[in-house]
Amino acid sequence: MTTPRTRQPDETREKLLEAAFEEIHLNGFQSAGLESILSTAGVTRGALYHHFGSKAELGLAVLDEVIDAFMTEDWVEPVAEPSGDPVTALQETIRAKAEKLSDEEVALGCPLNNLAQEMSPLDPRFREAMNDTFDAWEEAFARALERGRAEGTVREDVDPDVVGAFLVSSIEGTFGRAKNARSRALLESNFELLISFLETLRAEDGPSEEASS
Amino acid sequence: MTTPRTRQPDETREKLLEAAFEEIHLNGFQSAGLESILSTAGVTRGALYHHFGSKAELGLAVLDEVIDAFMTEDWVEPVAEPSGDPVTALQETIRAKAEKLSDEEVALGCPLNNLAQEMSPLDPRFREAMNDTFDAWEEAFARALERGRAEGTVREDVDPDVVGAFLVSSIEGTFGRAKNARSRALLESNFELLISFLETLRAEDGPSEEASS
Amino acid sequence: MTTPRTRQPDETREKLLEAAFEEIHLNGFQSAGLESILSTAGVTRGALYHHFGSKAELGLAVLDEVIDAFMTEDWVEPVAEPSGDPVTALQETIRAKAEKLSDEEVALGCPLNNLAQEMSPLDPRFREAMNDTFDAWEEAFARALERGRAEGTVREDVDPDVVGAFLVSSIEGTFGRAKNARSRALLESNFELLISFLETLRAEDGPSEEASS
Amino acid sequence: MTTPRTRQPDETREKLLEAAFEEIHLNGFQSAGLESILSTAGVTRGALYHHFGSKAELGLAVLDEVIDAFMTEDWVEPVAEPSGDPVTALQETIRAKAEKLSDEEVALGCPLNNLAQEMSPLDPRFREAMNDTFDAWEEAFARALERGRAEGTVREDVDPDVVGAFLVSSIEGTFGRAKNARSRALLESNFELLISFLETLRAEDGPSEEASS
DNA sequence: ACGTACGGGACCACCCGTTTTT
DNA sequence: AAAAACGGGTGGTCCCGTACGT
Repeated sequence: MTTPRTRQPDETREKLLEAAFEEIHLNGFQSAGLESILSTAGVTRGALYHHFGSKAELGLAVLDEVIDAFMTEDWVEPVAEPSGDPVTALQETIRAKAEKLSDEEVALGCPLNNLAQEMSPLDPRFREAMNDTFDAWEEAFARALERGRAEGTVREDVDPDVVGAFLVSSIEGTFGRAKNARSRALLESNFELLISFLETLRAEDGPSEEASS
Repeated sequence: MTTPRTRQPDETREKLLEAAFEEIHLNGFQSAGLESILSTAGVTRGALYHHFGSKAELGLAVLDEVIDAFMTEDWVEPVAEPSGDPVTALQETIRAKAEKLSDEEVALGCPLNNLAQEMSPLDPRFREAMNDTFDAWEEAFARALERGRAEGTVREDVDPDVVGAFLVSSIEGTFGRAKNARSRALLESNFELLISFLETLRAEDGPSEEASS
Repeated sequence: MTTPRTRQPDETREKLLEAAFEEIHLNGFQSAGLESILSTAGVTRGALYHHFGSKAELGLAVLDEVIDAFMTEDWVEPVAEPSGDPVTALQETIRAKAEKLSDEEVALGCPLNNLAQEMSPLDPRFREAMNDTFDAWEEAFARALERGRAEGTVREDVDPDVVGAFLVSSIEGTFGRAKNARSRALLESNFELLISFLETLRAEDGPSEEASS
Repeated sequence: MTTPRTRQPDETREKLLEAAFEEIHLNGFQSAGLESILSTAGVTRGALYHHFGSKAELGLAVLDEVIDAFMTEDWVEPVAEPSGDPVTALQETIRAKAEKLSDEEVALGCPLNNLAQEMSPLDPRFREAMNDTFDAWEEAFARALERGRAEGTVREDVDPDVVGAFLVSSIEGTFGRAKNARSRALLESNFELLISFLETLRAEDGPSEEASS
């Protein structure tokens, strides 16, 4: 919990992680060839196996150190910061993500979701690592909604955990579908519907909001 | 008539499709080994390459002839039949699917979704075939909602196409998430939320049904 | 020796022989695929194996019935007919062949030579069949030169058998080299040199026959 | 220094080239099996694919590094050295080659010629590499004859390039025919005729030699 | 006579890991 | 720490031949 051991400013290691992330994002983990990763990173096999014990460990490191960081940045931090009411924060987080995406990223899908679909049944270590990331995401959404309830901006009959999990599933489902359809329009349409769904969660007589806090 | 053990072209083909479907469902398309499919089906390489020109063609045939049929059976036909109001039909279709699933199937995920995540970026033929299946599914949901609007059981401000697409994405997202979490509870929780979301789509002055509830 | 059994006006068989000849000429015997021959001929495996016992037998039939006929037509018959003096006949036969060749045929080489180089060490049946064809060719040239000697148009110190064999080797060597160089010019240059070499074989005081022509 | 049994990259490569050369000489390139090459060389697939990217690259390396060296040694260098007159040098080179050949080599033919007939139409890289070797050979013969003309031992009406190309074609044609006939006698007979043909190229008032014959 | 289904071996390419070497 | 040599299994494809069926 203290001093995460990911703080090695090892340049070779970093290049490998980035190259591996790209290759995996493009082709999936199994299709990702070490040779391709190596040439992208500009290093040789020896370097790779010096830093990582196997292809799987490299993949897990990508998960822990690259993908997890992206998810935290895009989905967890924006709703953890206490600026404005949580529902609005959630809505803006979703919109911000949609705007941030390039067309290529729409076609490629969410790295976490891709890896989850591919590797969940094949390797429990991947499954658990990804599950942790998903849990953190759902938790962040749930805590935001909970805060909203405490503050009176979210209806009392909303179960934060249930809705948090639902939102995450819907968002990832949307990424997956948009990727298959190669359609940014579909992604935005779904996100807008999700945003209007969030709107229905607001407390009707939303009072003071921050008055008591 | 009873001992036609030799030369059963259709049967051989069928066995290959089923064995391939299972292998692909378990391991994904790329990890699926022909050897494994062959031994499951009880046929030889020669037979396989007589019926299918390549592994990819076999996969596409599985998509067109097995998976598509499943999706049609589970999601399209139940909402196409004109028994009861469409919203209820959608709700029941979702619940029926949840109940039908074995624990193993929850852990394995939706075959279509799995294949879509894996193969969309890798092979356009897969992508297009799967997109067609998704479109048919969305279309079925959209037409059901449209019917509801025409019949006055669905609110006028509901866009059938938008909601249809959203439902499909959310359902598939749920399958994916439940698979990763190996949690039937999560799947059911999400589906229930989806069902209550569908409830909000009903017209307020709809004919009877909701009047007393 | 009597009534060659090749007189079956079997259309399917004929189509197979032609298709096989083409495929073999283009790709060599081993690279020639039955599937390709079959599709060119427009027949199926069943037909092929009805007429020929194996791929090798098909190849041997091509040798006996197609290639041998070509060689006879191009090289044996022209010098067997008793019109004009033999040296001139040889020279004209060589020139006629050069003029007859398309650029494609230059690049493809002599079917017999190609097959001989490829199959001689691999299959004795091929080797013997081809050797017979070569022998017939050399024999035809040798007999022509012998006739010349008898008629006094060819020098007495010329050994017909030795020169006949040499001519055949040089011609086939030229075909091979021209094929590798993809150069008709090389083929013609070599042939012209061969023709002037033949000129040196004429008896100096050649009596009668060619004096007036 | 004496026990470097492990990691001898150059030696491994060399062993592969030699084993490949033998296999190809025996069976042709296409029939050559990697398995056989591997076992002959005593190395593994991994080693092969480390040194060569494909079977074709291995074949091209055999061409460039083994066969080309043989041809240079047997045909180019002997006529490039300025000892004696060129015609005699050519004659002796041909005779030396004939004497050097084992019966097995006669039956196997010239590696270059074999490969040329087989691979010319199938792979342009092979064709070009072999054409270069042939060109160098012809060039060596042509330059020798040219030198003879300059020195007055070769007739002025001899075109060195034309004759050089002809000699090469005839020699290779002879190898091919002798291989098919499995006849060293045929090879020697043809070579002798070639040698007497070379005799006719000498200048009449050349320095001594032919004066008395 | 011909067509289709099928048997099963063999081949090349590739891939991930390990070990030696620098 | 990194590079290069090497191990060796496995994968999809293809191919020739057979046999059943018409």
